Amino acid sequence: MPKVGMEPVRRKALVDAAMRVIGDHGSLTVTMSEIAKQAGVSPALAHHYFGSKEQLLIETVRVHLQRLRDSVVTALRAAKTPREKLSAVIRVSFQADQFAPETIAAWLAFYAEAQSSEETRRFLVIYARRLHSNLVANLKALCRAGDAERIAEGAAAMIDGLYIRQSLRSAPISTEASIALTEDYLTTCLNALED
Amino acid sequence: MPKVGMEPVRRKALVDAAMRVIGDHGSLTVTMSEIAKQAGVSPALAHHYFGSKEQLLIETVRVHLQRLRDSVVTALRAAKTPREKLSAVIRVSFQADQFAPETIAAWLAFYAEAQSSEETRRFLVIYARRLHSNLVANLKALCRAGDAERIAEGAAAMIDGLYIRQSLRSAPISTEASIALTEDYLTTCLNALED
DNA sequence: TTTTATTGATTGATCAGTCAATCAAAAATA
DNA sequence: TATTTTTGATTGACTGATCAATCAATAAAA
Repeated sequence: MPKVGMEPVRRKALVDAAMRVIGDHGSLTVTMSEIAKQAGVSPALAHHYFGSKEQLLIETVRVHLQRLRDSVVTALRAAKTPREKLSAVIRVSFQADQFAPETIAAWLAFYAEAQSSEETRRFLVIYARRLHSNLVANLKALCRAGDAERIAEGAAAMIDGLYIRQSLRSAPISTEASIALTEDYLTTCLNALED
Repeated sequence: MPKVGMEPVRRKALVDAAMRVIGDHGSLTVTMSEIAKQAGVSPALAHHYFGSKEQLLIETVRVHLQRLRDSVVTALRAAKTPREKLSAVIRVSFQADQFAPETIAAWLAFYAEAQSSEETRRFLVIYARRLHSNLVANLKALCRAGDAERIAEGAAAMIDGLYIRQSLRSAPISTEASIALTEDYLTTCLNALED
């Protein structure tokens, strides 16, 4: 079996497996055995490639955020006007794979982990800043800087809040309803400023 | 040392200790030893009174939510008009002890735990429902039922979102700013309906 | 004496991490 | 081409640490 060049394949498989296990489990207290089993390799191999469980989990967060970032970049490129770009950011935040229960569970676990892992915290701060600055940049084309900051804070909080409420799976809100609610917030705020 | 009637004293001490340890630690992966030590008793005693770690943690969530509930009830009683009651609900959500970093860390840990503990999930669902219905009930006095539902969803999401963003401790938002942002959301939404 | 409070010592399970050994492809050499 | 050597991939078995949970023993009140 042993072919050369397995490293990237295994690393990806293990990171994907970690995401799945974390999502199912709904927590970062997962074992290397579970992850390795899910990836179809031995626990020892996971250690061989990642050195430690912590490193594997950190890499998992990193990859996850990278993918989200890519989606955002793509969506922003497709949108023309500032208003369209705002909608694009919102839409990506709630797109199917992001809003799936397992993904939400994983996000929540990452946020909790950030309390004790400085590196995880750093990644999430970067995500939060990026979301914020994407919103502010486009809002500034539509209103004054001060208002843009305030509205962006509100919109970002609403997006994150819709996530966390979704995680409880009580009275789940549909993707469309979540998008509508956030869009509505933006529209209402912007309209209010024009009067 | 052994006096009679220590049970309620110890239970309270252990639950308080659990809150503190969870808050410091920023996660529910705390040991019975840590909690017991913080409460100044032996780990064995914690087991004696709670039977298991899980039960102690569940009781901790319960007590925590109970306290929040009490604050809300008190604040609601003091407020007269529906609009004042809405402000009261918002104010309590962000009041000093609720918005302290350790408290937020604990909340986050509870949300994460809810993914795997049915009982924890149930408690948090009750909290979410209560927040929602408090908002809806008072909004209905100010606008139509459909709008009340929608605005309540948005406000609740914004409150939770401000919490989770606070947990990252990057660009922390002050209590006053958080209250202002949520108040502003309500006011803007209600004004928009009147036009 | 009986009951309640309390603990130290212990057990059993779980896991992260290590290590020596194996296997097969690739590279070097004859 | 055939043979040997090297190297990457992989694992089973093991270790050490941690921790929840148990229990028998002790001490003080009732």
